[in-house]
Amino acid sequence: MSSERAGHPVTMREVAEAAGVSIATVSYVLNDKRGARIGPEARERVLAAVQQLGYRPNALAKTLSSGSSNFIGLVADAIATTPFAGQIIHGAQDEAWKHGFVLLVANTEGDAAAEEAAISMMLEHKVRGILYSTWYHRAVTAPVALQETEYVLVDCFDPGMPAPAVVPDEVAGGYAATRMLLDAGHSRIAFVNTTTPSPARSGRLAGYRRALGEAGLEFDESLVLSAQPEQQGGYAATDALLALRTTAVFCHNDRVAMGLYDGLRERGLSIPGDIAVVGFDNQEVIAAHLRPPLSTVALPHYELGAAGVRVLLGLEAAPATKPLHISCPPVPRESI
Amino acid sequence: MSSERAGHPVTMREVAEAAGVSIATVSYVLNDKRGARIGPEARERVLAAVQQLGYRPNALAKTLSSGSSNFIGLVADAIATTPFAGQIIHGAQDEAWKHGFVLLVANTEGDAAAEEAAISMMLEHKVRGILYSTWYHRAVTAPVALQETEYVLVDCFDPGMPAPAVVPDEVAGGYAATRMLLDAGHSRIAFVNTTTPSPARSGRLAGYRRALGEAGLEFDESLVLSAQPEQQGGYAATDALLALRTTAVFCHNDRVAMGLYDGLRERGLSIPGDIAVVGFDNQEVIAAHLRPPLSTVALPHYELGAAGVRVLLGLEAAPATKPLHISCPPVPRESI
DNA sequence: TTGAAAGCGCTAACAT
DNA sequence: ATGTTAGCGCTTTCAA
Repeated sequence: MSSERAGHPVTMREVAEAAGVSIATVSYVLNDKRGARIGPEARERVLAAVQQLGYRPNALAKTLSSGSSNFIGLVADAIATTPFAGQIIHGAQDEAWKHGFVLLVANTEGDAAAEEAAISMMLEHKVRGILYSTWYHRAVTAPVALQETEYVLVDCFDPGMPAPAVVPDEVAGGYAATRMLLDAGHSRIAFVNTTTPSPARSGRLAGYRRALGEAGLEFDESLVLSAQPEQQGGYAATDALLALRTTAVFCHNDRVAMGLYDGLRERGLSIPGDIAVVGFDNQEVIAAHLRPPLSTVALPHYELGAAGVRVLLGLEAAPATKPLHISCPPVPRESI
Repeated sequence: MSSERAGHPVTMREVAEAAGVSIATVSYVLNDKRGARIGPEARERVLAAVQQLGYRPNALAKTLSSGSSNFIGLVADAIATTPFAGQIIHGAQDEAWKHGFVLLVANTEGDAAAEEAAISMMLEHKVRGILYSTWYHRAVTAPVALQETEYVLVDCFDPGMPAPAVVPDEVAGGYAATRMLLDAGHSRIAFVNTTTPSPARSGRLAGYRRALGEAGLEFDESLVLSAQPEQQGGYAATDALLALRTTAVFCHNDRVAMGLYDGLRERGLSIPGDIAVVGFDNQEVIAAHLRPPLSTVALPHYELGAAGVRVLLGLEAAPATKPLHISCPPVPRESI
């Protein structure tokens, strides 16, 4: 096992020489090529030489020669801004790996020029396809350069383009959240939605309404509040919420719930005793560690990344006209 | 601009033909090769053809031919477990990109076999080097396969190997945290450290002691508590802390501080009125949004990733025998 | 069962 | 100033 840390790496030709066979033979045994039966002795000599020399095939040469690379590109608009983004990289990486692919990652901070550059770079590396992802579910207009290869939108969709996309099922998520409250016996449920227009805002609301409807409850618009989608927003919404005299509240996300926890506590109210609360996102650091731990609905970022890869590789079909919806599973904890 | 979404991509040869020059000429103008002066007309024809045909150089062929790739591998033990990991990917990616390199990412969940596989794959792609990173500062023993290329340890170090490493400066961080409290006039400061032995545990303690010492305060061992490094730990430590009758407390991390906030609040105490608290990590979702916002010290994950790349590329020297320490800047907010 | 040889798309001498 | 050509390490016909 030398593998030549110093000189150039061991090549196939050297292995061939060492094994006393032709380089074609080496290629055959290494790739288990059927069609070409190799004598057991030759095969063994090759394997021995490979071992001996610490040979590493050159994936780049292989790609060049065979014509198909094993790269999958992932361009993200913000792998840092949120803890979530990491999960989609993770899911994509795992799934890609599982199928023999390698992830090329690029961060763009949403900058158009950076996006162009990232996509170019990926195209130049002859990626098998590109995952274009955003850190929160939204509409985007896919960079034109994407057209030069296969691609799928992850956690976003392009209204003007029938491109494969994978997004969380906000409606089902909102439904699940409301359902948890309903199942616990609540019938007067407030919804602190976000002020920001988005698929999350409308989808979760739709789910909330549907759950209410199914339960035979009438939708009461006055029970829907708006708040900045952060702790501060939840905190600020406390009084308005209490004025509604509901026994439960569904918060647009975990951060809002966290703020609300503070507001409620300050007023001496207890959760879930005085009011039950459920969040959305399942942001680990928060949800699992609030007092009491927050019941919520998970945003399936890992699955989004994984499904994106599957769709890209044609392993899973995405509906032709609309995005593939990934479900948001409820995560019951102690706030209900 | 055809770029042949269907047929094979446009090659350099085609550009050459279209421009009526040799392929070498194309290569020259595309790479701005000095040494070979190209006539302005020829250059222009080439550029036009490139534009026309939508030519994309094949980075793989380029690498194969030129002998040096522009890949940098990043193997992480857990890009998902913590919000932090994303930051080191981000920092590494930005810095790599800045120098014309591309990040190959692999997640291993700490599994040795997966690590081997990931490193192999990177070696086979002829990466320029590998960043081996962990999601929390700790000692590791670097996989042997790393020896086959250049590498730097990020957020970890190998006690048995003089390998370049980049880690956060825990001592200076502990010092900075304590210093914030001291500067605010406190002289009796508790430290809720973690129960888990680690560079963070000993380093932050050392920093705490040093700050105290410099301030002419005597180190009082009884002021150092131990808690599980999470919300629950901080919450559970409340009574023990109060028994110490200190006016300030330095928590091992933000999560502990978050738990402590709950404990304190339950007992009707106010922050910073009754007791000032500072955390560590600067975990955004928590620190910035607690009530009051938590003063803390930042764990420089982005910088760790970026510095790792710089060291790998030889742009920044790491001390020969010990890890390069990246500073942990204080982030004052309202809890003091 | 194996080897020879022609590329894959590009770079870099070396010619001209 | 520009063209020829020999590789880079590997895959893959086509022969033997």
